[in-house]
Amino acid sequence: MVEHKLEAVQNKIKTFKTIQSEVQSINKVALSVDCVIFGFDENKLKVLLIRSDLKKYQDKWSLLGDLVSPNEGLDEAAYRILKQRTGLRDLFLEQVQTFGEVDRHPASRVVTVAYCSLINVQHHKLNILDNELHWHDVDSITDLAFDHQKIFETSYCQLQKRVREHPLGFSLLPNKFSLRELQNLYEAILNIKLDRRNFRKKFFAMDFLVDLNEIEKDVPHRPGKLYRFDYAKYERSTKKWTGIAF
Amino acid sequence: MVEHKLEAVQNKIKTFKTIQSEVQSINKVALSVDCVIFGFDENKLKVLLIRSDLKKYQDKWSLLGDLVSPNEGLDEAAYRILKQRTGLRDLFLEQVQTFGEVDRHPASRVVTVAYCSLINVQHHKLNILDNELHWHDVDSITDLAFDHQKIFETSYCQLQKRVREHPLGFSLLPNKFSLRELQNLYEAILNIKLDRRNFRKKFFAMDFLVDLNEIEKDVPHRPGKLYRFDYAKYERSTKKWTGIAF
DNA sequence: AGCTATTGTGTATAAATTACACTTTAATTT
DNA sequence: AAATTAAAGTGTAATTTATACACAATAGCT
Repeated sequence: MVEHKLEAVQNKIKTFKTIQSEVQSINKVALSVDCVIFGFDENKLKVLLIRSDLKKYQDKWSLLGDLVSPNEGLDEAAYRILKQRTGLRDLFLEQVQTFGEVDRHPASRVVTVAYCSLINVQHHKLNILDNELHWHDVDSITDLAFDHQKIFETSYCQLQKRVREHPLGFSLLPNKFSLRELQNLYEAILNIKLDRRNFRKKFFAMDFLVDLNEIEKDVPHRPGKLYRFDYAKYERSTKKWTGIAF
Repeated sequence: MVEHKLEAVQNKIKTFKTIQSEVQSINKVALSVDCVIFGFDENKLKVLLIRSDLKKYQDKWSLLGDLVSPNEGLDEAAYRILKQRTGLRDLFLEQVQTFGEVDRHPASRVVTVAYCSLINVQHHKLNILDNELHWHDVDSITDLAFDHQKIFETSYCQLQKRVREHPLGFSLLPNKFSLRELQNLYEAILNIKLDRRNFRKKFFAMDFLVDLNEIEKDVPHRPGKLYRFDYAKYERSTKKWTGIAF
């Protein structure tokens, strides 16, 4: 009887071995999402970073990321991370690229999907100030943990490209903004100087700015008019958006 | 004694259970690469598809893909698939996007990284004609297996965009080509008609075409001059490539 | 009241894009 | 050998788009 039981149990072991080897042979890998979260504050383009939690990268900063759960889509995971960190709302989120070098993570094979997100710093100052979470000037970013430097650079390049093709920048601004703020934003993202008159001409020609009949407050000079971006109108405009050329 | 052995064996089972649950709890997922392989033949843009190997998608076509091995990078996996299928050589390969909907694969969670590749059909007619592997006109693609329709459409859109920004199209042509062939290619990819004189002007102005002082053979009309693309010169040209606007 | 800093505005020039038609050439047919 | 065919090769004028640039108006500050 016991012999019989033993045999049964040994069969079970075989089954488990099979399962285990199957699990391995299916070639599964760990999958994470890393978010490159851009903000705009004090006329500088910023990126949100956290102190690395790995000893190996003790003094380095890293992007905000987490493993993707088995029952969670990729976009979903990115939204979750953003929500946890910034409180979410009206944000731009876009997949950038997937990074899958075999040894990109020191502990084990982890493939990561990078997402780029644009948030309005005014609206999201909430759950940011604790832990080791900080906004950094994009032009001061060097030597991030893991391959995050490369991920950041890829995302920043893509942002520069996208922002010339579509009016995304508005996600980074408060709802009401002056044309000077808008131009500062473009100059910060693209790291170039633009002609003020031509810049205005271009944006008015696009016809997505709504004059709010309000003016700036508390500026030590002639205040500018305030505008909002007509997102609905932009969405409706079926004519292909050919781009913003500078 | 047997009791003792039994206990040991039961402990082993526990261990296996732990391993199994660990493997699951690390949230690993299966990762695949799918290649959208474009070719150009008979003045049509084509995509290489294979008959689906899943019963569920028995009569449907699917992209060429495979699981990524644990010790294999993503680009590496894409090159491997291409090599296996077409014999490789001088090809354009670029990551497009990663698709990670939880239920995109009927059997289990499989996240897939899509790659776009451009090959020269003349050079690669090799190991293609067996199995259920065929070139399809891009404008006849409907209802692919899995979410491959979406992956294909995303890749095709990206190709249309890229080809306006960089002179990629040459990867799809033979080394020697006439300007008519080049224009046919652009018209096929973008699905538009172009003015012949302006098209020529544009490409000569780019200055990446080398006149081979040869002419077409076996055409029932005045033969055109043959050119090759000066890839090295294009690479060297440090001036940012601002794009090809039509 | 005067100073300061920035807003708001228009035009002339240069560059790029578009539209468009006739002559040339090799192969094929008669 | 002459005529026919089909596409190659070529330039210019008109339009659109992008660039360069300067001065008057305004609110806040002293």
